[in-house]
Parts: sequence; structure tokens; C-alpha cells
Amino acid sequence: MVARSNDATAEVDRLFRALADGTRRDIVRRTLTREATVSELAASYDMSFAAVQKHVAVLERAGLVTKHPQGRERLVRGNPDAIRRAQALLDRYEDIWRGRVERLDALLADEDT
Amino acid sequence: MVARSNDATAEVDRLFRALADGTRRDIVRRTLTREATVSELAASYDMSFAAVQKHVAVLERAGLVTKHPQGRERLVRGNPDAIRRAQALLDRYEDIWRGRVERLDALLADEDT
DNA sequence: TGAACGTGCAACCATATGGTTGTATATGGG
DNA sequence: CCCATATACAACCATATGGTTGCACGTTCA
Repeated sequence: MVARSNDATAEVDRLFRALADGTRRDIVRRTLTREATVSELAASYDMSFAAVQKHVAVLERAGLVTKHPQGRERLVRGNPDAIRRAQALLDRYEDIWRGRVERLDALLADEDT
Repeated sequence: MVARSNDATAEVDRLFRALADGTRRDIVRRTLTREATVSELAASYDMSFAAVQKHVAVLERAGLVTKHPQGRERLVRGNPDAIRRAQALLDRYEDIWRGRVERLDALLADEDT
């Protein structure tokens, strides 16, 4: 009976969940190179403005993008730190597989680093 | 209007979606070091056998684990290749952010490599 | 052979998700 | 000041998800 579902776990859930949608991944990709307003993003996809706005909100909650008010617009900017956080998590799995995990409790620990 | 939602996209959706659950991540972690039967896994979590069996099925569809029949049991084995596939995808985002993407169309391409 | 075990799967339920439309609020420009 | 624009958010709907219980089926073994 492994101890689970702490705050860190919920955070990781949100991170991977946010990445599990093509439109959202596209938004992240776009805003990593150049920030864009919500309207600009919305124009790119075949769905309502509100739908895109919701996707941005999901990404923001997951930490994958940040929003920066600029007058009446919000500049959406991809957050490379969140990407690296996801990478770090996957790296842990690689480590586990390669038996590179030194402390035994690291095997039991989830993402609460 | 970016072209989206091809087969590769659906596959990536499944991959990240599968990782967006703590119980499933735990199963992956466990089975990366040592294969386990579905029953053994089920004993570890505070939910029904069927629930765990469903989680394993989700992981299997995402390619994160493979199942190997052994008599009446199924040995569940974590698949490091799927982890690496996820890593490769995230690496692409890093590359994009660092402006390391050479071909311009790589910016538009999603995960259909 | 028959009982117990391991697994898969269907049916069901509550809640979450991803979309819609409509409305409210704030900002910018004429 | 008014109007158009940019965003946010609520209400609603269909479908997906994550859990449950119950049953069917193959395998092991006494």
C-alpha cells in the first residue's frame, strides 16, 4: 500500500495531463519561441475563442505557460522550466530502469523532490 | 489553422495521458525494475483488482508496459522505450525554446517523426 | 474432476473534460 | 463619451475517465 496523492503528485498529474492534448502542446510550442496573445492563439485553431482560452488556463495551472497583462491583452509565454521539470521526472524513470538509483527509498518516492 | 490530430498525435496523447495518474506512474516505476503480476500490483493499492487491471490496460495501450502471459498470470513489464519516447518529445520542446531547431518546418511539425 | 485462483470484461455510476453560446468587465481609440 | 476589442467566466451538453460489482473463462492443483 504505497503512500500516494500528495500535493506534488497532483502537480505532476496536472503537468502531464496538460501535455496530453495536441492543441495544448501546440500552444506551448508556439509560445516557447514567441509570446502570443490569447486572440492570436485562438485564430490558429478551429474552435471557439472560449475553448482556446480554457486550454490556456489549463496550461497556466500546470505551469507550462505564464500570462502577462499588457493593456487589454494577455501575452502568453511558454515556460521552459515546466518542460524541464517534466524532463527531470522522466529522467528519474530512466535512472530507475538503469538501476542507477542509489538510495532505496528513491524507488518508493514519487515526485516529491 | 495548424494541421493536427493525426495518428501520431493520438499516440502522444495516450502517452502523456497515461502518465497523468499517480497510480499508473507508480506501476510503471515498479515494473521498470522488476516485472510483477497484475495481482501483485493490485495488492499494492487501495482499490479493487478491476481498477488496477484497468490502469494496467491504459498503460499497455500507451506502450508504457507490456504484458507477458505466464500460465494463468500476466507478467507486467515496464517499457523503457516509451519513457525515452516521451523524453525525446520533451527534448524537442527544449530545442525549440533554445532556438536549436534548424529546419523551419520542424517548428510546425508536431510529433509525427 | 472440481474448486480455487488470475485475469478480462461488461454494466453501471459519479465526476471531469472539452466543447459550445452567452454575458460581464476592462481597455483603447475616435 | 461610445463603441469596438480582448479577455474572463458561467451555464450547458456530450463524452471520457476512474471507480465499483458481477460474471465468464482459462489455468493450476488437490
